[in-house]
Amino acid sequence: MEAGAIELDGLDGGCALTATLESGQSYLWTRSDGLMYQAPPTEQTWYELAHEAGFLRVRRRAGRLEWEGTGDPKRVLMDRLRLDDDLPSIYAEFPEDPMLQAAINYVPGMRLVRDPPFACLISFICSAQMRVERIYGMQRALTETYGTIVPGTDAKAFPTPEALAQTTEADLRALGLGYRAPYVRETAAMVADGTDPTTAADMPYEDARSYLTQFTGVGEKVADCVLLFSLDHLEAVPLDTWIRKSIERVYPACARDSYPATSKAIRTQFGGTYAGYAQTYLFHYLRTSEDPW
DNA sequence: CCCCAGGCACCTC
DNA sequence: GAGGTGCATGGG
Repeated sequence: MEAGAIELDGLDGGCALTATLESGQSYLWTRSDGLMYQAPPTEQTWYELAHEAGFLRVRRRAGRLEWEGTGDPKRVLMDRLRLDDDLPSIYAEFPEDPMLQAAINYVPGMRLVRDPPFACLISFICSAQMRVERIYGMQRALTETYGTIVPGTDAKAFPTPEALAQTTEADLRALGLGYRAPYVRETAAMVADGTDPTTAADMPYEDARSYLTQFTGVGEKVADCVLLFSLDHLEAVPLDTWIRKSIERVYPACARDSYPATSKAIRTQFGGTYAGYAQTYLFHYLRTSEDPW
């Protein structure tokens, strides 16, 4: 096992770890105290990730980011938490905007995640009409039941497309997925048969969004989530219920009669290139703050 | 009992 | 393409 620590200056140690991993972006991490989405962590609490090539755990302690694990853990850490993103430069692209500024001040240093495409796709198919805490529970259930054992550990990584393709709709309904069960199974089968969501990473943004909607259970909103949280399309702005409400109240000029048109308007409003970062700060702020706008 | 949750598939027109 | 409807499940 390797171990180390990263010094990160400014912006809440350069990585608001709890906000990044408990803001409904990734559903693949667990906590050593088992209290994900239930209670704040302490300096002893590890965030843990089992993946196909090993495991990684990380915690923020004494102003540093401590990590340990197997399977090139530092590289995985940098990749999954986008630690190479230059946050001050990203903030500088945002408009002068009181609500957006309040959202950044709420969790300065929060980062986007970079999840593997298949796991991200399934996670957000499950997100339809569902609270963040329950989406998390579904992904835990899928992993515990159909996941892959990480060699040398008792931890399980998110299931492969093949593993989920071999389930039945009834199997997945038994895990509480409800009407999302057939969507998950069919999309897993499509990926197992060779339709690769990663292809969208190299396409122009709007083409990429359209491409992802070929998967069952994936509409424009879920496609935007996968583009933003997995495929490096940082301009993607998922138009969920929270963001739609804020558009009505704060950016009424951006409201249009279709998803693509509203998307384009709000992406422009949020400065284009990193509009998805702005969306994610707003989402977390609106969803969890005691007194949002 | 009601309503709602990081929407989507399917059906009309 | 735009607009309505049904959909599983758990929590307030």
